[in-house]
Amino acid sequence: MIDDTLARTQVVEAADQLFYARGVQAVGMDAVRTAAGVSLKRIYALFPSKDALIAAVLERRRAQWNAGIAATAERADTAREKILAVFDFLDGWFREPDFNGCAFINAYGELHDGNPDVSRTVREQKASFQRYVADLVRDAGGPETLAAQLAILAEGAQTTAAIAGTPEAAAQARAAAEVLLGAALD
Amino acid sequence: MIDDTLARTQVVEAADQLFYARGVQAVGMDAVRTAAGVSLKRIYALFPSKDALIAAVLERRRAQWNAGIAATAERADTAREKILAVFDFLDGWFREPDFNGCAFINAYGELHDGNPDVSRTVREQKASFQRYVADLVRDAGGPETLAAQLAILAEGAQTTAAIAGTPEAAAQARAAAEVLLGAALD
DNA sequence: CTTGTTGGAGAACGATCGTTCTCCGCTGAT
DNA sequence: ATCAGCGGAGAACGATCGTTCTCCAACAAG
Repeated sequence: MIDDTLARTQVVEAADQLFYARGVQAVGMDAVRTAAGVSLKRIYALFPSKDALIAAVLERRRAQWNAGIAATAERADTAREKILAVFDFLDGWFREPDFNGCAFINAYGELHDGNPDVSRTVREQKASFQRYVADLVRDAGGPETLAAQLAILAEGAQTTAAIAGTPEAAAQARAAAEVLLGAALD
Repeated sequence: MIDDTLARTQVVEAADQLFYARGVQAVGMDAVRTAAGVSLKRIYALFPSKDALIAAVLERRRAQWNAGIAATAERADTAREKILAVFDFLDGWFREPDFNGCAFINAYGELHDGNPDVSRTVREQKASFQRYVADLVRDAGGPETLAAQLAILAEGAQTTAAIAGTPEAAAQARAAAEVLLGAALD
């Protein structure tokens, strides 16, 4: 048998792809098993329930988002450039062929009522991003109010790009962010 | 028996409330029947399938959104004020106790894969709003690029308010819109 | 080789889904 | 009073869900 850690990774990756493409409720555990190549018995030994698997998938998305943001920020020097780099990161993401909006927003809309863990996780993820932006705004010498405005732009770009099916919202939001930064930092 | 039109309205209203609160897939037709007080037989005489009922619910949401935006715009004089009035409309909406994000975004995230009609309807609704904003921007004498930026702000405010569970994103987005308008219209 | 243990494939279970069907009581014409 | 036809309540149907169970091949220890 394959290693527990490897099996976990395969299951979470397969579930992530399926959940993201089709929605969580539309994907049965049988489809996860087929895609992951791991037996149902093994899946239920690794995750006590589908809800636990959903939580693991969201945790994986969280780590990926944080890593992507951090990698993009590394290539920028100033706090102001790091803020704008967020929108460059979004631009690259929107151009991926299977881009389908923010997985957290999708999961929240679908599951918030019956799954409090999902609501809490999504809320925490968004709050964490807002803290990240707020720290950069503080470093750049901008006012407190600017951070929330930039986060709203990033959020709106994600849903706009997902529904329109085109990536241009990233550049539009970036241009708006430049105006807001220019006005706040004179 | 009650009037066909009345029965239709009751079914669509009940389905809208349930779908919006719990998600579409989590609501069975039995729950719709109980909430609407209309027999299953009758529901299926009025709507050939659940998908048709979903389409009717989204159409109702579209009409409500357009009416709400139009009513708020009526109380504003200039094009610039009509643009900002959109965010006042959002503010009032976010404060409603059962506010739960944009029903179109929620439906898209949940159903886009298996229901092309939903995707098309949601895309058309968002495109229609962008045209509305673009018309106002043109009337105000602003550049083409401004409309998309304002629409992204409105979009982001909706998901941010939904996930945070607080209405302040409306005021934050409005403040950002004022900056963008100020910079564009000098 | 025999035995005991493990994990994989997938059948089975009870619940619930969307949809259809059966039954029955009501109404209105004769 | 009788009968035809309509609509309501909800049982029934086949499919599918999340989850558990059965069965058997493969392998390690003696």
